[in-house]
Amino acid sequence: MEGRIDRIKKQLSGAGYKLTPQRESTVRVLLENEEAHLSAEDVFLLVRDKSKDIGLATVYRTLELLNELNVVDKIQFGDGVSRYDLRQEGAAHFHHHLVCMECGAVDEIQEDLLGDVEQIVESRFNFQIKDHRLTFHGICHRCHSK
Amino acid sequence: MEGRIDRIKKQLSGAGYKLTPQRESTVRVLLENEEAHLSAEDVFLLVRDKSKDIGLATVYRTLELLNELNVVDKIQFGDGVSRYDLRQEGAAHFHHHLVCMECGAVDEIQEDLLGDVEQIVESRFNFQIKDHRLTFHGICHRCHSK
DNA sequence: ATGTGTGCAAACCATTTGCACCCCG
DNA sequence: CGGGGTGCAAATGGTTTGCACACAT
Repeated sequence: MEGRIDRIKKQLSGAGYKLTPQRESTVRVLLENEEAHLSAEDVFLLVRDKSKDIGLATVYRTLELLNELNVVDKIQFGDGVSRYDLRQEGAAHFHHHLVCMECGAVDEIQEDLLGDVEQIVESRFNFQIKDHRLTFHGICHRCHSK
Repeated sequence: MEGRIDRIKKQLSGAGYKLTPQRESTVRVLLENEEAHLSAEDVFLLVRDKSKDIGLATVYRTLELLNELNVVDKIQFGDGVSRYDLRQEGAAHFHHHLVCMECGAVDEIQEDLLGDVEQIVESRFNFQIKDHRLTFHGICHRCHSK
């Protein structure tokens, strides 16, 4: 975990930014809550809980910055809030999501299932793919077995 | 086109709603601008242009209603506005999008490329898929050839 | 009459921004 | 000192809502 912080610190300084205490707290909360799909406010409250002083605006600015550096991915599931996911170490592509229409749970799929599909899209539409977003909506295994 | 309006009218009345003049104008604008990925405000202005009286709130309410009836799909590309796409006749699934990071254009892919992937997801994760969203971000063929 | 639908304006709420202040080099 | 970074509060902007009125059954 410290290693990941270090790497992020390098990415920041490489781009001319510092890892301030607020930024570090924000990153730590993201690390401690991977796969949680936190909103900016979620992050804000979690940092607050550890009795660290931080402003909501700073959280937004930090998340925005991390998004630009491709440290986090900003996603929207359609509920009006943006959520932020730490990008996996060395992941070439964004992972996928399974959103349950019943209980609202969001599960992740780390494997890249789109290799073949991307081949088709690149050649057939002459579109150079940089990234993708894939979300399935349906009934999760928990609700399904009820 | 009249046929599609008729069908939508039936869907509305089946659910206990009427095809009012405002709702019809809204649907016509969507039909005349398929693949345009209009925002609520876009629809509002286009209906206005035809000198039809309509309020922005009505447009929102209509689009919301059509979304619930699965007549339109509500999508967000991350620019802060919701866009509304008429669902294809008889399409079991939502079509895919190619968003150009250079010029911002949004192209559509009607073919369903996810058959195999869905098989995998359903069996491996025991997730019952109802719908999906797939968007590729990259450089479109127009910008690519510049 | 009963209820659905509409327009307007106000309210809402996530996000952004202006600005004064702070800290570090 | 100078510039990035922060906090607060105010502004922004898309979307929703309250309410009075209109229209059809």
